[in-house]
Amino acid sequence: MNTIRVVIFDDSNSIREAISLLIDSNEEFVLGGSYADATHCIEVLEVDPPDVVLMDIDMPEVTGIQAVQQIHSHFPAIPIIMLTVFDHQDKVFESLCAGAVGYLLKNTPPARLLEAIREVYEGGAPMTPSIARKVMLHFQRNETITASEDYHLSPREKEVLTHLVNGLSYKMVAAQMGITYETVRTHSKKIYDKLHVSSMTEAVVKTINQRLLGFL
Amino acid sequence: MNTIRVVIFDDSNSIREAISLLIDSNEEFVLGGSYADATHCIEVLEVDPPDVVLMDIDMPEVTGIQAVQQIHSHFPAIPIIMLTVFDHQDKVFESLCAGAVGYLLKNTPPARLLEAIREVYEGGAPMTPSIARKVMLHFQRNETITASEDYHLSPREKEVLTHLVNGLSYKMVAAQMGITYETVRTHSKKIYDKLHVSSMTEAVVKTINQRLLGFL
DNA sequence: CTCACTATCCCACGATTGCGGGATTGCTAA
DNA sequence: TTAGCAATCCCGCAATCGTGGGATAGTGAG
Repeated sequence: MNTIRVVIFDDSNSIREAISLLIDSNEEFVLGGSYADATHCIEVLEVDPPDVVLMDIDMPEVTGIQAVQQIHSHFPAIPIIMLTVFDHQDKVFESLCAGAVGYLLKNTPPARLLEAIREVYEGGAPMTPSIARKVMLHFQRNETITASEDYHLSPREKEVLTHLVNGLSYKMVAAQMGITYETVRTHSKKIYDKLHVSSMTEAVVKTINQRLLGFL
Repeated sequence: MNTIRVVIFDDSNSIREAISLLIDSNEEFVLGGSYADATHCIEVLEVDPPDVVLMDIDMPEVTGIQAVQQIHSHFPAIPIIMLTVFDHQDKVFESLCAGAVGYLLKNTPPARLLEAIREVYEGGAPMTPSIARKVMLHFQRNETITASEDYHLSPREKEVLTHLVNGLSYKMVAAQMGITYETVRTHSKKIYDKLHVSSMTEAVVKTINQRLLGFL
């Protein structure tokens, strides 16, 4: 089994030391460096890229999220685990969007932390259960709306709407569908009627936001 | 500690029996029922709502995903764990959007399955590592687009665009912002220029899809 | 002090869209 | 069979939108 090189960014000395000790105490892991701030994270990682990065989310100078963005864009292959004391919703998603693959609270037991490092190294995405649930809910957010509201568009109307959502004009839709301009107008009228809107833009926005056409 | 009532939907007799045994063998859990198809899942659950539902994703008649939708809309409080042999990307996200909070492969070891049931019951979202990574990547893939393309809209232009995305017409935007109709037109012209589009609809679609305004 | 940029306003022309009709065909369920 | 619905086509009118001009004023960098 390969040893896993780990680099830490955290402004708390005690936490840095604790994790350093934890990592050095286990043959499976090697500490590739530990830093109190992420200002030169790119230069640091360039010298000797680690297998996994542990990143504190709250740091002075360069925040953990900014650091993640930089690291992820320079070294997309290096997985990053965020560490935090709070599981504030916004920070979670900012981090994930920035490129982090794991998100752990700092009260995570040491054994679980090591397990998490192993997990990202092997292509997983460790999260505390509460974080995982937040992520899941993110997918469901509009589902109730979508399910409850049914505008029962006809198949043909959905087809027209799809083209409109793709930014086509009536003319272009007509050409695309092999029907007349007038027919497209008629379909559109009914679509606007059914969606309770009065412009193409409103229809498109509603369609996308409520995922009326299933894709995305 | 409360016992956790579990209901199973799975068309495979052997799996149903295996899980039934597993659940009954542990005092912490109680089997609330096991069914080979989900055709009457709502009626079944209405009689005596369980704490957790295990749902096979591939079933005849009513698919697991359809069942999840029904259950989730009737009993939003009951957490559902999907079980599957394959971790095909599409099915994962369909399930999550439909309302499942956990997603496990069927080769999950029994101990982990029980742990997962406990986890959803306590507000977590258990997933196999490979699934978790897929979910994470979903958040990241759009970020690169957003970061790479910068149309450097002026603050005022962004403001106008925001209103357009909300479905307002030029007139309404003018009223809303306390400026002239003509000014809105001018701003729009520049916006379309910068976004390389030639209609309000295209601009709105591009704005939403590439998350140019940060929200959502 | 220019130069560039932003924000504001104005006009005119043509294209597109929204809305109000009306009409024919074909299919299906009552 | 009759009624309803989806899909197709047509017309006209008013409103809105897209485009190409032009104009003024403030701000900040050089």
